[in-house]
Amino acid sequence: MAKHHQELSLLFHALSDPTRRSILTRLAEGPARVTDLSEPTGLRLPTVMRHISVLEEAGLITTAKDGRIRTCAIVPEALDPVRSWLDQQRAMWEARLDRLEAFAIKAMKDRTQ
Amino acid sequence: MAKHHQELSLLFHALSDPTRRSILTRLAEGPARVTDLSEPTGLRLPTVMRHISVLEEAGLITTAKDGRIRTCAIVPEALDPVRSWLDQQRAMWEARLDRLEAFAIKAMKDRTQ
DNA sequence: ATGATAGTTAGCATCATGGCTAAGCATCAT
DNA sequence: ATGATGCTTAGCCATGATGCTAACTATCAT
Repeated sequence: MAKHHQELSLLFHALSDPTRRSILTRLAEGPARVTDLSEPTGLRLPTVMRHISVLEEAGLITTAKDGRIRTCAIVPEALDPVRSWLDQQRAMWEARLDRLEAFAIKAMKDRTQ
Repeated sequence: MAKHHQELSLLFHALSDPTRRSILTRLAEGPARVTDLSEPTGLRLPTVMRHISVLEEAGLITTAKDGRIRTCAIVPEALDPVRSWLDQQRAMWEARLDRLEAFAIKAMKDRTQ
Protein backbone atom coordinates (compact mmCIF):
# COMPACT_ATOMS: atom_id res chain seq x y z
CA MET A 1 0.00 0.00 0.00
CA ALA A 2 2.68 2.45 0.97
CA LYS A 3 4.95 1.87 -2.03
CA HIS A 4 2.55 3.53 -4.40
CA HIS A 5 2.04 6.51 -2.14
CA GLN A 6 5.74 6.96 -1.61
CA GLU A 7 6.32 7.12 -5.36
CA LEU A 8 3.68 9.82 -5.78
CA SER A 9 5.06 11.76 -2.84
CA LEU A 10 8.54 11.74 -4.34
CA LEU A 11 7.20 12.83 -7.70
CA PHE A 12 5.01 15.63 -6.40
CA HIS A 13 7.72 16.85 -4.10
CA ALA A 14 10.26 16.89 -6.92
CA LEU A 15 7.82 18.89 -9.03
CA SER A 16 7.03 21.38 -6.29
CA ASP A 17 10.19 23.41 -6.84
CA PRO A 18 10.30 25.94 -9.71
CA THR A 19 14.01 25.40 -10.29
CA ARG A 20 13.43 21.68 -10.71
CA ARG A 21 10.51 22.26 -13.06
CA SER A 22 12.63 24.61 -15.13
CA ILE A 23 15.32 21.93 -15.33
CA LEU A 24 12.75 19.45 -16.57
CA THR A 25 11.49 21.93 -19.14
CA ARG A 26 15.02 22.48 -20.36
CA LEU A 27 15.62 18.74 -20.57
CA ALA A 28 12.43 18.25 -22.54
CA GLU A 29 14.30 19.92 -25.40
CA GLY A 30 17.15 17.45 -25.14
CA PRO A 31 19.88 16.12 -22.84
CA ALA A 32 22.22 18.55 -21.13
CA ARG A 33 25.28 18.69 -18.93
CA VAL A 34 25.07 19.73 -15.29
CA THR A 35 26.76 23.04 -16.06
CA ASP A 36 24.32 23.73 -18.90
CA LEU A 37 21.50 23.23 -16.43
CA SER A 38 23.05 25.44 -13.78
CA GLU A 39 23.68 28.47 -15.98
CA PRO A 40 20.11 29.68 -16.55
CA THR A 41 19.22 29.23 -12.88
CA GLY A 42 21.77 31.60 -11.40
CA LEU A 43 22.43 28.99 -8.72
CA ARG A 44 25.76 27.43 -7.77
CA LEU A 45 26.74 24.03 -9.02
CA PRO A 46 26.34 22.11 -5.74
CA THR A 47 22.85 23.50 -5.37
CA VAL A 48 21.90 22.46 -8.88
CA MET A 49 23.47 19.05 -8.30
CA ARG A 50 21.16 18.59 -5.36
CA HIS A 51 18.11 19.45 -7.45
CA ILE A 52 19.32 16.96 -10.02
CA SER A 53 19.62 14.28 -7.35
CA VAL A 54 16.07 14.94 -6.21
CA LEU A 55 14.82 14.64 -9.78
CA GLU A 56 16.79 11.46 -10.31
CA GLU A 57 15.60 9.86 -7.06
CA ALA A 58 12.05 10.60 -8.10
CA GLY A 59 12.80 8.82 -11.37
CA LEU A 60 12.08 11.91 -13.44
CA ILE A 61 15.51 12.01 -15.05
CA THR A 62 18.47 9.73 -15.64
CA THR A 63 22.08 10.76 -15.65
CA ALA A 64 25.24 9.17 -16.97
CA LYS A 65 28.83 10.19 -16.68
CA ASP A 66 31.19 10.15 -19.63
CA GLY A 67 34.67 11.30 -18.74
CA ARG A 68 34.22 14.29 -16.47
CA ILE A 69 30.88 15.23 -17.97
CA ARG A 70 27.56 14.10 -16.55
CA THR A 71 24.73 14.17 -19.02
CA CYS A 72 21.12 14.41 -17.84
CA ALA A 73 18.01 13.33 -19.74
CA ILE A 74 14.34 13.16 -18.90
CA VAL A 75 12.40 9.96 -18.37
CA PRO A 76 9.01 10.85 -19.89
CA GLU A 77 7.14 7.83 -18.54
CA ALA A 78 8.03 8.98 -15.06
CA LEU A 79 5.07 11.34 -15.11
CA ASP A 80 2.60 8.52 -15.77
CA PRO A 81 1.77 7.86 -12.11
CA VAL A 82 0.97 11.55 -11.71
CA ARG A 83 -1.40 11.43 -14.67
CA SER A 84 -3.00 8.28 -13.34
CA TRP A 85 -3.58 9.84 -9.98
CA LEU A 86 -5.14 12.93 -11.55
CA ASP A 87 -7.38 10.80 -13.78
CA GLN A 88 -8.44 8.64 -10.87
CA GLN A 89 -9.21 11.69 -8.80
CA ARG A 90 -11.28 13.17 -11.62
CA ALA A 91 -13.10 9.87 -12.17
CA MET A 92 -14.18 9.76 -8.54
CA TRP A 93 -15.29 13.35 -8.67
CA GLU A 94 -17.31 12.74 -11.83
CA ALA A 95 -18.88 9.59 -10.43
CA ARG A 96 -20.08 11.64 -7.52
CA LEU A 97 -21.45 14.31 -9.85
CA ASP A 98 -23.36 11.59 -11.71
CA ARG A 99 -24.88 10.33 -8.47
CA LEU A 100 -25.92 13.84 -7.57
CA GLU A 101 -27.53 14.31 -10.95
CA ALA A 102 -29.35 10.99 -10.69
CA PHE A 103 -30.55 12.03 -7.27
CA ALA A 104 -31.79 15.37 -8.55
CA ILE A 105 -33.63 13.75 -11.43
CA LYS A 106 -35.25 11.23 -9.14
CA ALA A 107 -36.30 14.03 -6.79
CA MET A 108 -37.94 15.88 -9.69
CA LYS A 109 -39.80 12.77 -10.76
CA ASP A 110 -40.99 12.09 -7.22
CA ARG A 111 -42.34 15.61 -7.01
CA THR A 112 -44.29 15.40 -10.23
CA GLN A 113 -46.07 12.25 -9.18
CA MET B 1 6.44 35.33 -14.58
CA ALA B 2 6.49 34.23 -10.98
CA LYS B 3 2.75 34.14 -10.39
CA HIS B 4 2.19 31.12 -12.56
CA HIS B 5 5.11 29.25 -11.07
CA GLN B 6 4.03 30.03 -7.55
CA GLU B 7 0.61 28.55 -8.19
CA LEU B 8 2.12 25.32 -9.48
CA SER B 9 4.55 25.16 -6.59
CA LEU B 10 1.72 25.49 -4.10
CA LEU B 11 -0.30 22.81 -5.87
CA PHE B 12 2.52 20.31 -6.21
CA HIS B 13 3.62 20.89 -2.66
CA ALA B 14 0.10 20.38 -1.36
CA LEU B 15 -0.13 17.13 -3.33
CA SER B 16 3.24 15.86 -2.16
CA ASP B 17 1.92 14.70 1.22
CA PRO B 18 0.09 11.35 1.44
CA THR B 19 -2.18 12.58 4.22
CA ARG B 20 -3.29 15.49 2.10
CA ARG B 21 -3.85 13.27 -0.92
CA SER B 22 -5.95 10.93 1.19
CA ILE B 23 -7.99 13.90 2.36
CA LEU B 24 -8.59 14.90 -1.25
CA THR B 25 -9.59 11.36 -2.13
CA ARG B 26 -12.03 11.30 0.74
CA LEU B 27 -13.46 14.64 -0.31
CA ALA B 28 -13.90 13.45 -3.89
CA GLU B 29 -16.74 11.32 -2.50
CA GLY B 30 -18.41 14.33 -0.97
CA PRO B 31 -17.97 17.14 1.57
CA ALA B 32 -16.89 16.30 5.10
CA ARG B 33 -16.31 17.85 8.50
CA VAL B 34 -12.81 18.36 9.88
CA THR B 35 -13.33 15.59 12.40
CA ASP B 36 -14.51 13.21 9.69
CA LEU B 37 -11.29 13.92 7.85
CA SER B 38 -9.11 13.46 10.90
CA GLU B 39 -10.45 10.08 11.97
CA PRO B 40 -9.04 7.86 9.20
CA THR B 41 -5.63 9.52 9.41
CA GLY B 42 -4.82 8.71 13.03
CA LEU B 43 -3.53 12.26 13.39
CA ARG B 44 -4.59 14.85 15.94
CA LEU B 45 -7.02 17.58 15.03
CA PRO B 46 -4.56 20.49 14.95
CA THR B 47 -2.34 18.52 12.61
CA VAL B 48 -5.20 17.78 10.27
CA MET B 49 -6.30 21.39 10.45
CA ARG B 50 -2.90 22.39 9.17
CA HIS B 51 -3.13 20.00 6.25
CA ILE B 52 -6.52 21.45 5.48
CA SER B 53 -5.07 24.96 5.51
CA VAL B 54 -2.37 23.91 3.07
CA LEU B 55 -4.96 22.40 0.75
CA GLU B 56 -7.12 25.49 1.01
CA GLU B 57 -4.25 27.87 0.36
CA ALA B 58 -3.38 25.88 -2.73
CA GLY B 59 -6.99 26.33 -3.83
CA LEU B 60 -7.63 22.58 -3.85
CA ILE B 61 -10.50 22.76 -1.37
CA THR B 62 -12.89 25.28 0.07
CA THR B 63 -14.18 25.32 3.60
CA ALA B 64 -17.13 27.00 5.27
CA LYS B 65 -18.18 27.13 8.87
CA ASP B 66 -21.77 26.60 9.92
CA GLY B 67 -22.22 26.85 13.66
CA ARG B 68 -19.33 24.99 15.18
CA ILE B 69 -18.88 22.71 12.19
CA ARG B 70 -16.49 23.43 9.35
CA THR B 71 -17.35 21.65 6.15
CA CYS B 72 -14.70 20.97 3.53
CA ALA B 73 -15.25 20.36 -0.17
CA ILE B 74 -12.96 19.86 -3.14
CA VAL B 75 -12.51 22.39 -5.93
CA PRO B 76 -12.09 20.08 -8.93
CA GLU B 77 -10.91 22.77 -11.36
CA ALA B 78 -8.00 23.44 -9.03
CA LEU B 79 -6.12 20.57 -10.64
CA ASP B 80 -6.35 22.12 -14.09
CA PRO B 81 -2.99 23.95 -13.92
CA VAL B 82 -1.34 20.66 -13.00
CA ARG B 83 -2.89 18.93 -16.00
CA SER B 84 -1.86 21.81 -18.24
CA TRP B 85 1.70 21.66 -17.05
CA LEU B 86 1.84 17.91 -17.64
CA ASP B 87 0.34 18.27 -21.11
CA GLN B 88 2.74 21.06 -21.98
CA GLN B 89 5.66 19.00 -20.77
CA ARG B 90 4.54 16.03 -22.82
CA ALA B 91 4.01 18.22 -25.89
CA MET B 92 7.57 19.49 -25.71
CA TRP B 93 8.87 16.00 -25.26
CA GLU B 94 6.92 14.73 -28.23
CA ALA B 95 7.98 17.63 -30.42
CA ARG B 96 11.56 16.69 -29.69
CA LEU B 97 10.85 13.06 -30.52
CA ASP B 98 9.38 14.19 -33.85
CA ARG B 99 12.49 16.19 -34.64
CA LEU B 100 14.65 13.20 -33.83
CA GLU B 101 12.55 11.02 -36.08
CA ALA B 102 12.73 13.54 -38.91
CA PHE B 103 16.46 13.67 -38.46
CA ALA B 104 16.75 9.88 -38.58
CA ILE B 105 14.63 9.70 -41.72
CA LYS B 106 16.68 12.40 -43.40
CA ALA B 107 19.86 10.57 -42.46
CA MET B 108 18.56 7.39 -44.03
CA LYS B 109 17.61 9.20 -47.22
CA ASP B 110 21.00 10.87 -47.41
CA ARG B 111 22.67 7.50 -47.12
CA THR B 112 20.64 5.86 -49.88
CA GLN B 113 21.51 8.58 -52.35
C1' DA C 1 -26.33 27.12 33.20
C1' DT C 2 -23.55 22.97 32.54
C1' DG C 3 -21.36 19.84 30.03
C1' DA C 4 -20.17 17.81 25.82
C1' DT C 5 -18.72 18.66 21.12
C1' DA C 6 -16.01 20.90 17.26
C1' DG C 7 -12.62 23.83 16.11
C1' DT C 8 -8.93 26.93 16.95
C1' DT C 9 -4.60 29.03 18.74
C1' DA C 10 -0.07 28.99 20.77
C1' DG C 11 4.02 27.00 21.35
C1' DC C 12 7.33 23.35 21.19
C1' DA C 13 10.55 19.58 19.14
C1' DT C 14 12.44 17.64 15.29
C1' DC C 15 13.77 16.93 10.88
C1' DA C 16 13.95 18.26 5.86
C1' DT C 17 14.93 21.77 2.37
C1' DG C 18 17.47 25.02 -0.24
C1' DG C 19 20.98 27.99 -0.44
C1' DC C 20 26.03 28.87 0.23
C1' DT C 21 31.54 28.24 0.51
C1' DA C 22 35.60 25.68 0.53
C1' DA C 23 38.06 22.05 -0.66
C1' DG C 24 38.76 17.73 -3.23
C1' DC C 25 39.03 14.66 -7.29
C1' DA C 26 39.12 13.25 -11.95
C1' DT C 27 39.77 14.30 -16.75
C1' DC C 28 41.15 16.85 -20.74
C1' DA C 29 44.24 20.04 -23.39
C1' DT C 30 48.77 21.84 -23.94
C1' DA D 1 53.45 17.78 -15.91
C1' DT D 2 50.52 21.66 -15.25
C1' DG D 3 46.63 24.06 -15.40
C1' DA D 4 41.94 24.52 -16.55
C1' DT D 5 37.50 22.34 -16.53
C1' DG D 6 33.55 19.78 -14.57
C1' DC D 7 31.78 17.64 -11.12
C1' DT D 8 31.57 15.98 -6.21
C1' DT D 9 31.79 16.04 -1.12
C1' DA D 10 31.53 18.06 3.35
C1' DG D 11 29.72 21.13 6.21
C1' DC D 12 27.39 25.35 7.54
C1' DC D 13 23.14 28.31 8.04
C1' DA D 14 18.39 29.90 7.83
C1' DT D 15 13.96 28.64 7.07
C1' DG D 16 9.98 25.81 6.73
C1' DA D 17 7.37 21.43 7.32
C1' DT D 18 5.21 18.00 10.27
C1' DG D 19 3.97 16.19 14.32
C1' DC D 20 2.58 16.92 19.22
C1' DT D 21 0.20 18.88 23.86
C1' DA D 22 -2.26 22.15 26.36
C1' DA D 23 -5.32 25.57 26.74
C1' DC D 24 -8.94 28.42 24.78
C1' DT D 25 -13.40 29.65 22.21
C1' DA D 26 -17.75 28.91 20.45
C1' DT D 27 -21.83 26.24 19.80
C1' DC D 28 -25.28 22.83 20.75
C1' DA D 29 -28.13 19.83 23.86
C1' DT D 30 -30.28 19.27 28.25
